[in-house]
Amino acid sequence: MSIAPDTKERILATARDLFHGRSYADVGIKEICTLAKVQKGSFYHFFPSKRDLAMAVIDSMANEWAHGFVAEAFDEALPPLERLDYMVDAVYFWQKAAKNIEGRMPGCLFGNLALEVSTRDEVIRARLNAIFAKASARFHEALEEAVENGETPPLDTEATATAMLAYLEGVILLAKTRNDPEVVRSLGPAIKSIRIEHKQTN
Amino acid sequence: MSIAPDTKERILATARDLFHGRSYADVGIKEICTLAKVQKGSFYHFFPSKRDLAMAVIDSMANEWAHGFVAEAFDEALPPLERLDYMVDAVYFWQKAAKNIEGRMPGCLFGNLALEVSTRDEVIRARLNAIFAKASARFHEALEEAVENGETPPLDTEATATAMLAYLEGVILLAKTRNDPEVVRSLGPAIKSIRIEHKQTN
DNA sequence: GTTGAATTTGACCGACCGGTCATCTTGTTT
DNA sequence: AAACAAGATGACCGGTCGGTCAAATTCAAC
Repeated sequence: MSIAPDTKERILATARDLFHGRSYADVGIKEICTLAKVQKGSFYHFFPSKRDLAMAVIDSMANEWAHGFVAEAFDEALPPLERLDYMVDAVYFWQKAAKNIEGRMPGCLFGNLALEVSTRDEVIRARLNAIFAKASARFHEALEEAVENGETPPLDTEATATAMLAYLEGVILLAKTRNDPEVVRSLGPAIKSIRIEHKQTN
Repeated sequence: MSIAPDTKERILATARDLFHGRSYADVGIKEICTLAKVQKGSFYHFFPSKRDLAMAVIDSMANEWAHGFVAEAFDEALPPLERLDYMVDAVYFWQKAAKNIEGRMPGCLFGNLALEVSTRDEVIRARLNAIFAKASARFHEALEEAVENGETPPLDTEATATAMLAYLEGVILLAKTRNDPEVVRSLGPAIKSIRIEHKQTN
């Protein structure tokens, strides 16, 4: 990470920052190349198209997420419900740091892309959907454990997990619209209050 | 609505549909003009810029909302907590209808625009923020009433109202990413489970 | 019927978009 | 050192973008 990493990595990292900080459509290949100090032809040597770049960026971010603070937050050593707070905290500090640097809250790359391009690109939409499904699965695990431990009365853990993810994305959306990370801190913890009861099976 | 409404109205309605169905950046002035059967010069006679058009579209949609199903949902004749269900239902049917026509779930225009352009345009961001604030206020009224009526134990109505709005936006985001309005129906009703307690004042 | 404003027309602009390509340099293998 | 592939270069492409404008047309008021 010190001096001149792989060209491909440099493109990827630059694109990730720009897409996250602005939007997919707003960032051109030329700008990415300039920032990443790469020639345009070189860019197309590594990525067939802008769209493929977007996919790579998504995967890259999903990986960093999964092995980064998501792994920390959903550490099995933590009590299940504390993991939710940890996750909220992580989002808060991340967004706050980003705002301090860029001046604006970037929000969630996946949420941003989902709303921007999922009506135009089925493949990207599907990929983002898969990432959300994985995220939801982490919540699900935590909830299952919480129910087992008796930390929480029984509930529809799967539906509730998805609802919690939705809530988190919604909170980030609102915080970004206010350009104020504090929204995450004040609203985030209420994620634990969300409950969807089991469907009646009688 | 029968034959050839005002040129300005035609532009507005077309732009609203296109922006909502796709995205701001994805829709060009040319396309709007073609669909609205208006010449480009005429367009710029009514709107100084694409950005001003966006503002007008936002206001137009906000108005239609406020006087449409939002007014219905938050009708004072309804029991406060039922208004939340009404709102969720309205979103569900609207999104479902839109998907049946266009094939894709458009989501919430305000949420879409917020994530797409709020990092780039302060004025639009502020306007969207104001609209969210107004929406939150409707939730707030309902919650206040619910507490008064004893339908709900006391809670921080203002924070909870905002949290509920966030949840609704989040649910719509997830539903759009899945391209499945049913998500709104299955997750939506849990909006009533969200609670933020009063801050300790002792 | 004349005047002046509102509206419409469509050609036109420079900038920028994503993407291509022939050519050159560099690194690896034998 | 020969040979070949991988990577880098930067000029170039057609198309589209948001936006402009002078001229033509329509409309309303007097």
